[in-house]
Amino acid sequence: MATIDDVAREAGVSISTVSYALSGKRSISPSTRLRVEAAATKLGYLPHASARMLAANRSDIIAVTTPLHPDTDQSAHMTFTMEVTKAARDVDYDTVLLVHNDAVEGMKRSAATSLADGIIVLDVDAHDERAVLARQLKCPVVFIGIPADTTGLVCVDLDFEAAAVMAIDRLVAAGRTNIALISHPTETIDRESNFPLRFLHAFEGHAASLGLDAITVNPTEHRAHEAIDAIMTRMPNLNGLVLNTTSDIAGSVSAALAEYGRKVPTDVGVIAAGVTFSTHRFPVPFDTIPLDAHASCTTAVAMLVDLIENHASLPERTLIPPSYIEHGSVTPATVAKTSKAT
Amino acid sequence: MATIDDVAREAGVSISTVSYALSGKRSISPSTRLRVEAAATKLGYLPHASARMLAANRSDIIAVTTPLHPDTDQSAHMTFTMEVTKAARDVDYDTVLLVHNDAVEGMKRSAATSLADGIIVLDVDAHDERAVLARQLKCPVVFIGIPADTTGLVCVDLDFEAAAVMAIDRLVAAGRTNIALISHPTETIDRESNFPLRFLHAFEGHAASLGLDAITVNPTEHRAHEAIDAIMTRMPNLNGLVLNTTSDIAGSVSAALAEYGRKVPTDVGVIAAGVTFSTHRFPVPFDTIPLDAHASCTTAVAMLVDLIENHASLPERTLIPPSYIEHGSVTPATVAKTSKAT
DNA sequence: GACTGTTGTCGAAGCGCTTCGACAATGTTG
DNA sequence: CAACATTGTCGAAGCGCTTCGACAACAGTC
Repeated sequence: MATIDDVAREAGVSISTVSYALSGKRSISPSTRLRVEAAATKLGYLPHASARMLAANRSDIIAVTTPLHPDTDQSAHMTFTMEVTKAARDVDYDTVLLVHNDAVEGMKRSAATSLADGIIVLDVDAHDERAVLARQLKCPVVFIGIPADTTGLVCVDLDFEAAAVMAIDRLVAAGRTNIALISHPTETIDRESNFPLRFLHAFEGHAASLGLDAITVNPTEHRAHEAIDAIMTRMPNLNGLVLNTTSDIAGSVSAALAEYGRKVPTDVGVIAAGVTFSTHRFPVPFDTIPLDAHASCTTAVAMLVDLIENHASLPERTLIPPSYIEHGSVTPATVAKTSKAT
Repeated sequence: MATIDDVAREAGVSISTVSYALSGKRSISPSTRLRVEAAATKLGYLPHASARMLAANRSDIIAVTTPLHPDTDQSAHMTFTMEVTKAARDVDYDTVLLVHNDAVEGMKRSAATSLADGIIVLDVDAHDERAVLARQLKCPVVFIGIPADTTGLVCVDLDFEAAAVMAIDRLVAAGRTNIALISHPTETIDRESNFPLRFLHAFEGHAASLGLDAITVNPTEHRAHEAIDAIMTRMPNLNGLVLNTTSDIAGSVSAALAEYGRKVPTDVGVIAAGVTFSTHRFPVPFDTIPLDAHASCTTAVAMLVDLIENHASLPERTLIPPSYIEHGSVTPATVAKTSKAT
């Protein structure tokens, strides 16, 4: 409730001196700065947000659009939203939330009213309407996720293509060449949420280039059994499995394989790739190539701030290299697994 | 980018007339209002957020503090955060997110800088430090959740006590009197997250008052098997089960019961109570007494706005009556279940 | 010691809006 | 038709801050 005038009076200086002393935007003698700081602390002074925004012509607020599709993975979104918020606070920005039925209108509004200095877009579809809008807004926008057409946009995401390649290469290196991918549920694919498609295409492409016999399934259920049934029918000698799917499905893979008498990792090596959840609570934890929300969000916020403060010109796509976390779910395939070695 | 001056010029009136015409705070002749509205639309005018905030001395922003404990149920929090945001937008407020490591500092800051007009507190512990802070802040605060001491606060939540009573009464009405409760994991209880405690105490109290033999378990795992083991050991004739627990645990209840040859609902009637998740994806969906995020958040936001705009004086506790959703998981107990009736 | 920097401080001009008081221009009342 | 309300509009005063230009005061320079 104390204003800059109170601080100025207390410190015996003018309000502009207070402003400069506190912001450091002009040199102020140490003695004066100390007096001003003491006065500010004593009075519990914090600049009035809207007054600062109006005068400085910046709000220090980032808007976050987080659509909620029916098939949205709530906890993944919470993770991303929170990571954006934390990353923003670390660089002294606050975040406002824009909900979906409101996503386009909200983006327009927060840009037009100067509520936000910039916008972060989450859960990007291949043909996202927010991409069209972003191109016409003068307000900086960063996408976490990659739409089909990135022209004129700034996008950050895990390198799903590299993650798919890494997953296959790991399995192959372990001598596991009968490989299947359980991808995301059909409803997510149908919506053209883009990252499952990117992963899937890279998976198929890399498998083909290695001459592998690899198959892919998109479940319709929220458990793995149906997908495993489909895989075991077509590939009874399965020995490597890649999961780029939901937590519920991944969590029931071990049980579904058990119904065929297959164990992880002895019979089937499993890698969860491009997923936000941790598998440490699963009956058997899986090696994971994580979709690291922290890395994506920190990068995205840093880029957005660069755009806001420096009008930087940034690449359309920034891909975060995948990393591999071992949990022992991929062991070398033994040639005759069922008969014990000497 | 158009300012109120541009609109005033376009409409041939003064800026105060524009302001009144658009806000409706003073009567303006229909012809003038129409002209102003046309001009505003033509120029795409929206008032500059911080200018409006500064002049009107209100930000139309609500802060939401959503702590993230290690055991936090991410998707429940996302649901609440989103519901608050939607409810706020419906009454023309935006929401800023305050993350936890920052919760107290963030509340102070958003109040002191007038960033937010009011604060919503989520995930309330029995002895929440934010309650102490709320009492000394002049900024209106509404809690979604009930701390141990509500003196001087405004709190909204599901009536967990009534929900526990309702769950027991339903089972008893179905002739099921050998009842157990699977509560939340010990780590959540240890943190003194308050609603599991409220449910648990009400459950035990009501069971005792009915003279029922009811038992309670707090799991340590993220699946039901351990809890079911404990229950079946102590109460082999179990025929009613109440779940006030996590989605993972509730989701594995049917499987855990199956290991004892018990089926839902024939052998054991099951009710999920005070939970945010839906059981419709479970192998057997359960009757549910939902913790309705929409209802809680809408009520909380309405009360907060009442506090902000009317300085209303509101009750310390507003309890939302529980509702019961049937999915067929509680059928009348037959006396001799295993032997078929004539 | 007259010249040109620095450095530290101040005053004042806004930022774009809301809102108060004033006041014509009407309408209403006895 | 005077006296009094009511209605519609305007001008101006801020809201609390940032930031620009001005300018003393003091240092270096040749």
